This record gives sequence, structure tokens and C-alpha cells, in this order.
Amino acid sequence: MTTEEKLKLVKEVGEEIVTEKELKELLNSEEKLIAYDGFEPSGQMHIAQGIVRTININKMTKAGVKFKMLVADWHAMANKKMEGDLDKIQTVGKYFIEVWRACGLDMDNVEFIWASDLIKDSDYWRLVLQIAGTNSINRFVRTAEIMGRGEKDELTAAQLIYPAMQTADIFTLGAKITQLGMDQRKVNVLAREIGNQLGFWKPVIISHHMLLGLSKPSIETKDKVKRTIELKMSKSNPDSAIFMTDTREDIDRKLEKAWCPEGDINENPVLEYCKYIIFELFEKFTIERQEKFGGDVVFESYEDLEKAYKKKEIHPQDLKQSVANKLNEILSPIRDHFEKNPYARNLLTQVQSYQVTR
RNA sequence: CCAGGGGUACCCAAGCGGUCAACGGGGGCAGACUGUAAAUCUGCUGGCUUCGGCCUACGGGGGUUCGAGUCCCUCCCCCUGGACCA
Repeated sequence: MTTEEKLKLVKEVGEEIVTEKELKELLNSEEKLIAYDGFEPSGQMHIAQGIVRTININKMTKAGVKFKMLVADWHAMANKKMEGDLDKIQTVGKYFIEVWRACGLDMDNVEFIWASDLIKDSDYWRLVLQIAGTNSINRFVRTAEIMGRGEKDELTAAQLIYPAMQTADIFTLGAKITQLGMDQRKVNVLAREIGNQLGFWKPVIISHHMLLGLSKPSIETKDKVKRTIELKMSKSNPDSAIFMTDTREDIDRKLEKAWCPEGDINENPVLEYCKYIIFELFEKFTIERQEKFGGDVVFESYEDLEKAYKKKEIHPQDLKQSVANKLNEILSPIRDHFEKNPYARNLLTQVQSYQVTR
């Protein structure tokens, strides 16, 4: 694969790339590239983390990049997820890995690394302190959004250490590329700022798109990144998220309730799922309609669907029902896996029994 | 450790000895209206009920009282200052 082909693939993943020039240089080099993402094991996994994440990572690995996935169990504990109970967090971590296995993540080129292993090395903590020493407390507070917290929220001291840990993760894992969501860009930028002074490198940031939640976009936040985070699919608002093991009924109900103004292609979650999921996985997408509404229509690209929707040639209800059917089709093997495989089923049962804390 | 302020249902928040299952708002649910959702309007929103009631609830425990979310004691936790330490 040529550099240009690789670049094209990676650009499909990156809603924002800092910087494209540096990325190109990396791809041109002979170096074995490592990209990383981390996740806090918390609650159930939704389709943004499951399906979309898999699509993106598989593009990265196809472009020849090795991917390291950090199971941020200690971070989750610091951030009070799952009541701050490390055992529960780790169970959720295993469940997450199992979901990705079930939905076709390129396991040969993805390595899972647990934060609870990284922290066993005192070098890790030395680096955390070095990083913490580069900036004022306030500089770290300002990265609070990476933890799903606001700068004005009351943060614990543990939540102050968290961003320094996440920065240390990047260098400890040897990641020349940080490939996380837009909501993580503040720490990635921090890592770029201090990488050289600590004797490391300036990681290239490839931020992927955050899938919209199902709910009506509320308030009038204008800042682009903040707005992205506010509108994203989130498990703290269960009806904004479709979970990987949702039943057919759950999916139907959630889509039925989804925000979907007719003819409006901006911030339309249902349309987004077509773009980022359905057309990524299938060549064609059929909008099923009753005869009295014109009968079925087949689309071969997202762009065509979007145009038709904008012209109100496609009614939201038909779109919703067709998307629900397609998602159900995509998720049904995963659901099956978690029903039939004893290990998977046991994990899911445990995770569902836990109380999720924000 | 000291002083002051707090801890109320899913969330925010009133409440200052009886009329409190607890005002109000948000959210959720149901219905009306739209071929979806949203907006708007209406009802419901602790559990059980033979519908008269019964039970469980206001951080935990104890007490005063005929009666306590409301008063007292005690413990736990959070916030704001201060003290201590450096």
C-alpha cells in the first residue's frame, strides 16, 4: 500500500488531524507505527464504541499501524466510574474486549494493555510526576473534559492526577499517533506541548468523530468541540445510546424516540448512523416503505440518501424503521454471541447487574 | 482539629412540630396533535391495596413528644474559611 493510500484511509478516520503534514512524514518513514486509544470501562458498550470504533481501528491497522488499546481501569477508578470499584471496572473491561472480539475488531493488530499493569512500573509514576511538574494545576484542570467533567465541576485530587496519567500513557506505550475521540484532544494537545521537553516526541493527533446521541440537541453551545461532546452518544443517558446487546425491541423503541426533523440533515442522529455505520459496512441501503408512500428505495451512497432526505423525498419514519432494521441485523450476531457463549454471557450478566455511576 | 454552612424522592430544589408520600422545576411514562421525533396541551410519576386504607421513605443510629423531614444527642460524609505542619 502506498503512502497516499494509507493517508487516504487514515484521513477517513480523522475528523481532525494535528498535523496532516506530520502524519504524512510518519507514514513515509520506515518506522513501525503505534497508535493508541484508551477507554474507561464503564457501563455497557454502545454502538459508537463498538461498531464505529471497530470500523476506525480496522482502517488504521489496514494502513499498517499497530494499535494499542489501553484498558484504563485505574483511570476509571480515579474518575469514580462504577462506584470507583476496581473489580467491577475490570469485569467491564473484559466485557468490552469481548464485544470487540465479537464484532470483528482486527485482533491480530490490536494489543490490549491494562493500566493496572502499566502502573506496576515505578518509571510510569516518575513520568506522571514529571508531566505533572510541567504545568500549573489550572492547566490540568482545563483538561477535565477528557474525563467527561467540566472545568467548573468539583474535581477530586484523583481527577487532577488523571490527565497526567493519560499523558504518561502516550509515551509509555510508545504511541506516535494518538487516535482517540474529539473529546480527548485537550490531553493530546498537552502531550504535544511537553513531549519534546521531556525527551519524547510530538504525537500526531487523529481525532475521530463522536457519534451523535439519539436525543434532541439541547442548548445553544457554540464551541464546536464542546458541542460535539454535549451531543455525543453517552451511556449516562441510556436512551441516547444504542447498546451493543440491545434487543430488537430496544432498538425499535430507541429509534422511534430519536430526534429526526424532516428534511434536516444537520445534527440528525439517524442520518448519521447511515453515514458512519450502514454505508461503512454495506454497499447498498434499502429504505423500506409501504406502497402508499412510494415503495422501497435503494441507495448506493450516503450522499444520495442525504440529498433525497434533504428534499423530503424520504420521510423520517421510514428512515428510522429502515435504520432500526439494519442496526438490528448488524447487532444480532453480537447479541447471539452474548447469549450462547457462556464466558460472554456471564460477563454481560455481571455488567448489567452493576450500578453505573457518572 | 476549630468555626460556619450543608446532606430531602431519578436529578435540582422547597420545607422550620401535626393539614407531608412531602411545594416547584427538570427528567421519565401515558394520551391528544403531526405518517417519526421535537414543540404544545392533559394526566401519571414510592410500594401494596377487597380503594376504606396499609407499609416504606427526608445521610446512619438513638432520644424528646400524643405526633418529627422539621427539636435534642451522637456518628458519617461534603463545602467554605481558619488552625496545625512546612
